Amino acid sequence: MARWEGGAAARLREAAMELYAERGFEQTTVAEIADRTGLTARTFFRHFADKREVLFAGSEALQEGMVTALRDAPPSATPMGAVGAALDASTVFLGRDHTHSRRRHAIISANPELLERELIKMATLAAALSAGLRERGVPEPDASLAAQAGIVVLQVTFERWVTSPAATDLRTEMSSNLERLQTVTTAQ
Amino acid sequence: MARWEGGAAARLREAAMELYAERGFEQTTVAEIADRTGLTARTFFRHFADKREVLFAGSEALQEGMVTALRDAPPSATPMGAVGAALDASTVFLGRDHTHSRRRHAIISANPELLERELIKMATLAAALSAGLRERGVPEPDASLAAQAGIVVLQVTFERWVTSPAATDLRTEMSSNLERLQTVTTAQ
DNA sequence: CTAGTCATGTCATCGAGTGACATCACCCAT
DNA sequence: ATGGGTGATGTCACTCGATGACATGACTAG
Repeated sequence: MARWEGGAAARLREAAMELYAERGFEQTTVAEIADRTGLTARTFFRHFADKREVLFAGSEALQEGMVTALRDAPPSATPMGAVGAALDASTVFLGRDHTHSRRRHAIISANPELLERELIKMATLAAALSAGLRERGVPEPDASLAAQAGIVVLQVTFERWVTSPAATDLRTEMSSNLERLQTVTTAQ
Repeated sequence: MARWEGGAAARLREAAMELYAERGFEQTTVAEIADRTGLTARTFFRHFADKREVLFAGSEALQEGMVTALRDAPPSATPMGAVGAALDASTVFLGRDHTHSRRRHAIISANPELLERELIKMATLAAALSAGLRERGVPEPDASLAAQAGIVVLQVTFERWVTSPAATDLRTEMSSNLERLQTVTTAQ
């Protein structure tokens, strides 16, 4: 089965990343991706819902990690405190491989379709955090506002981290921007 | 030319809204939309970039209105103050027709593809506001944070307004939620 | 050894989206 | 009025993403 170690999904993912980077997302057909792995286009769609999804592998793990951190935050923590814990947890998933993140970001930001997919992943994440906050007793609209504010910090921080040539410490950037959001929104 | 008053784009838009509402977005083909207006599928794509875009007509006007309001805010205004002005301006565009907004929201929220498109419209809007803030001399990452925080308020407020059966006053809800974001983020 | 299961291949098909070219109405300058 | 743009639409052909139905071949459990 594991004739070429790694599994069909992993091989397809790598082939797709290469081709998307080489000639762009739109200019790459699913058949080409499949060919490069010796598989069929039909098989590609058995492993990935669509051509875009191949770039969004770790998103479930990220979400689970963040929701767990949010849930495990001390009951005394404020809504934003709990969200801060989730953001801190996110850095473990996002901050691993700076160069890989840069490659991936280059591909995604070059294509509106992929940006759309990225945004809906973030929206799903925000919804999960919001649900987690409501479980902690936070009422609406506060839960949604806090959760989405957290995602904003995540996005802005990650964007800046990934576009900076050197790999700074994502974790400190994250908490720094969380504080920054507070001062920005407070200054009326 | 205006044989059936309204213009081809408007007629196509109406037909699409009807069909999307009747049988759902995915279950509607572009050919069906075109048939209902007596036009061709090819013509549909001459008026709309794709099947989704037909639901996002006023987005340029909304963006322009908000950016103008942001730009016209007094120079003494804080970043969030200017964003608040933009949010206030947005209610004029968004708060017009509650029942139409409800119909549109029902269609969009029932389909992930349409949600993706909605999200990228919001992201574009956030980018425009951020650019407007930078023109006002606001540095990064504050500009992005303030702009995106404003979009969060817009989304949460509009979502709640459009899912509430009665048409409350969007403008007061908007400013109320803007204050609420401040208290939520401040409480550490 | 056999039955069942899982991954993949093969085939057929639909629908979105696009390029190329034809047509028709309308408007304007001569 | 007439002939030549110009713009909107139709027609045709095609690519590609995505999915359903069915076949096959390998590997596993009994």
